[in-house]
Order: sequence, then structure tokens, then C-alpha cells
Amino acid sequence: MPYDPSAFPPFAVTVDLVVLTVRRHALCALAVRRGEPPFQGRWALPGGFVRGDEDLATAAARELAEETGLHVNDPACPAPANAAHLEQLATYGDPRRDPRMRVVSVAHLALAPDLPAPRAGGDAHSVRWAPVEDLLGQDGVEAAPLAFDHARILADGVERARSKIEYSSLATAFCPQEFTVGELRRVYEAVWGVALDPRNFHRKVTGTPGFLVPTGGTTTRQGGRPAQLFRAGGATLLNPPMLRPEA
Amino acid sequence: MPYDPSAFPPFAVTVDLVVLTVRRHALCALAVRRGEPPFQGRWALPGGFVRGDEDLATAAARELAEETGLHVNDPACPAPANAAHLEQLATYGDPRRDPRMRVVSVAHLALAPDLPAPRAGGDAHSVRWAPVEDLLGQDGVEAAPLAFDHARILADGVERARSKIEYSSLATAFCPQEFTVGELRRVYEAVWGVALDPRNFHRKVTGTPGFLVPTGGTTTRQGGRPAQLFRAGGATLLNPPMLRPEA
DNA sequence: GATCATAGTCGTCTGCCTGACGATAATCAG
DNA sequence: CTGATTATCGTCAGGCAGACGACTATGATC
Repeated sequence: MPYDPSAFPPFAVTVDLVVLTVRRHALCALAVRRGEPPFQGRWALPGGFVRGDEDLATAAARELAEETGLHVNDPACPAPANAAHLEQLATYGDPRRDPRMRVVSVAHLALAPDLPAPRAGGDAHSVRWAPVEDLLGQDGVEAAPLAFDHARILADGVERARSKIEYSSLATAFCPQEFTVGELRRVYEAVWGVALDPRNFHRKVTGTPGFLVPTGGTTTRQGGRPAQLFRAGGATLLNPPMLRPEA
Repeated sequence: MPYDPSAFPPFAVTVDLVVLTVRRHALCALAVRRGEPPFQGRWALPGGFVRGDEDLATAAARELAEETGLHVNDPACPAPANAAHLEQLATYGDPRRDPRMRVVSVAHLALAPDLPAPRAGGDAHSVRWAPVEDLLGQDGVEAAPLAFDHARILADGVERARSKIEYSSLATAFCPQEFTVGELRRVYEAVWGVALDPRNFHRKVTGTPGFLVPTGGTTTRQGGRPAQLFRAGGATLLNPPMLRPEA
């Protein structure tokens, strides 16, 4: 097919972000309130245009930093204080997904530890962490619908996170640098929405080589007996995987 | 962020296709020879521009039909004769991936049964099924490099296929409508590049509910004792998954 | 200080699944 | 008829996960 510069229709390309964290035992996503039409006043995912000289991953990392102050976790140089995992999710390009023009959005998924408070970005719109169940509606309960096709994007991002913590060490991206086995278990429980047996979970994660490395310290911040502190080991793939209960 | 129509740079959006099949015990991908610069004479993945009123999946299905005559396998209405599985793979948007202009390519992955012969599309360029090892180079052996970043895209598509047949019934997309357990096993062996124990494989696939349904017929097209014919059952997710041998 | 609630950690047991591999069955080529 | 080839069934041992008992170490409460 020839590349006649006049033969292709022009598109706008954006990145949208599904930023997930675990707060107070609930899986939460970052949402921004739209200040202008269309969908004025509705909640939406953060995002913005890709610049002319910018890679897609760069644009996503820039938007993430603007909205949250989070830096992208480079596997090479391990975790600074505010580190998040960022990966491409999927691309949405329905011709009518934006009523004003043809916009193709490359959605990205970011996983972050619980942050003190969402920071308003350069734009003055309001930002909040909202439980995904509130944003998407649960068990037939309606929710205030998100703008554009963002409900679909958010649902896809949540599903990606739910399945990816099964076979990778990604759940540690929701934890601070040092964490306990119990804190990691509560991450799984919040993301999957199930209860896990503490004893079997402990056996599994401490028995998987490379998943967790003890730091030597202990903490008692959860109450009860002091727990060992760990940090994420080098392993990224869990084999055999964590099993998500049926039911 | 305001949507000023002059505030965003224009992009061209294309779809590129990683079309995989299994021929003569080898995993093969569809490649087209470029007839013009840049990369004139080099092999590339099939693809083309997304039209102004077209969804991304629609564009990918259209390109697939133009290049191969394959139709997309709709899970709702089961398999016509030429049915393929099609899914979005990932999006590639490095600013310098195309030397002429800013092109964002939404790559798709298609899995197809072995076809009689590749059909030249509307364009008169040459098309062929090439073993992915020849296209990507194996074990340090160099290969004639693919155009653009298509080697990376192809590698990502192959890796997606390799991992997805572990936990889904997608391997049946490489088989004709009716197939034997041995044919399915040879698909796994070709995609993974390993040898599998026929007895354990047989036990696993016939023991997974919903994976295979017997048609009642038998065939002897592979030589040896006649084998039962099956078709793909309704199950899409395999739990527990097929295990890919280590080593 | 004794008691209790809470959370963490170590063990045991049983059932299921997998890998290794023996054995048998049904065809085709000589 | 013999051997090669492929399909299919069975057996056995090891590993892992779910269910759950037991013990440990802290803070809170009486």
C-alpha cells in the first residue's frame, strides 16, 4: 500500500491512564473530573495528547508524573521513593468514541503503592482515588458513568491487573519498598476481592524463590505479633503461579 | 486539558498484522515484500492505514481478508470454513519508527489454520509464509532484517501466542474445524519448539472439560492407528493450564 | 500482671495433577 | 506375517495446594 501523504485521514493520538492502588482494603483508581464539554462534570481517566516528538511510553510516564508525582519504576535501577509500574494496556479507536473528532487512545496501566494524597496536576481540575466498584458499579448497582469509553478501559485495566498478579510479582508494585507478608496478602485480597488463607499464602510467597527477600527488620504496624519485612526480589514471573480461588 | 484542534499534532494510524500458522511442524508468519522505499525489497508484516470511519478491529479484519481471504472467527457463530482468531496485540509509536512521518501502528495478532497457499491480495506484491525462525534469526544466526520495527512486533506476537496457548484453548485456532489429539499436540510442539509426551498430552486435553468435544468420526490421515476426531469445545480458558516444559 | 484479641509463623494431612514410562490397539508398508 | 507408526489406556511417585491445628509475639484491657 503506497504512503501517499494525502491518502490517510489524520488522527489525534492520546494516552489514557488506569492508575490503580490499594487503599483501606479496596482497589482504587485515579479519576479526574472533567471541567468542560463533552461529559462536563463527569469523572474520567487522566490522560492527554501525545506530543509530536514523544514515544507512547514517554507520554504515559509524563502524564502519570503530572497527575500523581509518581515516577516510573525502571527494572534496572530499583525503586526510588515514589515508584510505580507502568505498562501499555490496549488501544481504543472507535470512530465515535469522542464526539468532536477522531481520537485513538493508547491506554496504559499503572500500579502504585498507597499514596498520601492525590496531587492536583498542572491543570486545576479535581482528582481523587475512587474504589473501582464505585466507578464501575457492582452487582447491578448503577454508578455515575465515566466519560467516553473510560468505563470499558478501566474494566480492562482492572482485569489485566487481576490476572497479572497471578503469574507475576506485580502485586509488590502496590506495596511500599518494604512490606510484610500480611500486607502483600491484603493486596491480593483487595484486588481479587476474596479472602485468602494466611498460612497457605505465607507458605506460598516465602517458598517461591526470588519473590521476596527479607530485609532483616520487623514491624508491628498492623498490630499483633511483629512481622518480618521483605522487599521485592528479582523474580518477575511466578512459576507455579498464585492461584485465584474460584467461587 | 482543552481540546484545541490546533493543539495536537496529526498522526497517521495503521494496523499491522502478525498472522501465524503452523505448517510442516513449524510456526510460520505471513510476510509481504515491500515494493518501494523505505526498506524496498525487505520483508515486512502486512498492514495498512485505518480508514476515517473504521474501528481498529474492523481495519485489522479487513486487512486480514485482503491478504489471506481469512474471515474473523466470531465466537458467537462458530467457524465457517476459513476462520481465524484475531486480537489486538500492542501499539507501536516511536517517533522515528517510520522515516517519512509520524505513524502509530496498532498491531494485531491473527492465528489461522494451515492454508492451501497464501493468496496475493489486491496489491500485486509477493506474499509468503515464512518460519518465524527464519524471519527473526535463531540462536545467533542472523536473518534478513524485517522492515521498520516489524521484527520487534513479530517477536511480541509470537511470545503472546506462546504464552496464550498455555492457559486458553487458542491452540485450536491453528487447527482445522475437525482435528485429532495428535494434530493439536503437534501445534503445541511447533509453537513452543519442544517435544511433548503423547500420553500425558492426551490425558490432559481429553480430561479438561469443555476443551474438546468428540465428533464421532475417526481419521487415519497421519498414518498409524485411526484417531478420534474432535472439534473445539466452548471452553476458552484452561484451568489448570497446559504446562510448557522448562529447559 | 493476667487475660484477651490480633496477627504472624510453622506443621500436618489429604487429594489432585503432572511427569515418566510400560503396555496394548489399530492401521499401513513391505 | 513382520515391523513401523500412531493412538490410547494404565500405573506409580513426587510436588503442590487447600483445609486446618498449634504455637508465638505483640498491644489493649481489666
